Amino acid sequence: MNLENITKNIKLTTARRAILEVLVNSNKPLSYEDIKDNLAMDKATFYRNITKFEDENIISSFESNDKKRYFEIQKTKHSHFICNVCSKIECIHEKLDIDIKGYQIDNIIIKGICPNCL
Amino acid sequence: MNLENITKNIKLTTARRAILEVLVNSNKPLSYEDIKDNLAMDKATFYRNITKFEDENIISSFESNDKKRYFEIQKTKHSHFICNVCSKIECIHEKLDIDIKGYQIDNIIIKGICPNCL
DNA sequence: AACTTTAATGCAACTGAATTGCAAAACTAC
DNA sequence: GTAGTTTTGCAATTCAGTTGCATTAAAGTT
Repeated sequence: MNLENITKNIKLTTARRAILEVLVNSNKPLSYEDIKDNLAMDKATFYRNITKFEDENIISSFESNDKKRYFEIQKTKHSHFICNVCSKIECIHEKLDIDIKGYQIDNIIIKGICPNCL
Repeated sequence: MNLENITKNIKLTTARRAILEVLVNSNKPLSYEDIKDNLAMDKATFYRNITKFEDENIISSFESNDKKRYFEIQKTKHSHFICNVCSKIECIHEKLDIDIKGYQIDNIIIKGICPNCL
């Protein structure tokens, strides 16, 4: 995945490149807490850039059970599973057959109990 | 819906009855902000009782786009739709055919754009 | 190159939903 | 009753995320 291609409308600064590289190389959504040690920037810079990325539809995010926002670059469309016991977040790549008349569906978050905790 | 029946394991105090009555009479999930004007109790009491209710599986909750938790009494199993534009939360009563091997599914939250905002 | 304009960053202070400590009040048991 | 437990209210705290503001860096102009 080429960062220049996905940041056509915004400047690819050092800070932005650093955030995107971490997200591109992750196979699951990450919170600020998860990646702050790998980033040299201030959290204000982080969150301001995250907002930019979301405005540009470069990344997507959702809130998990722990009240933190999790960010990811959607390489392929998929859903998310959040375990109510261990709070682990997993990407679900199985195609889910959901269609609700008149609604545009962007993200499906499924909460429940994962195999490990069952 | 009889409140005494759903609070078998805990005392049904005045505060708890007040919270449950509001939730029972609502057809959609509510946040503390939504109902605080209808409740005489302190917010600490509200949240502590909400925690109790969740421990007892009397109510369920999830976080919405506005970072607030929304609470409801699940009378019938259903899913939720959160509009990414207007942030409105709707209950989806259509049966969704989702089954992921090895996972127990408790709640499905669909994010996207509602008919009004499309 | 120097100069102006605009965007991005760092630091500190702030916000607001939710939580916690603690003492007072309300139940329960004996 | 009164001893013990649970619930409540108030105030203070927590913590992810945001905002104000001054500084720095980049882009555009002559």
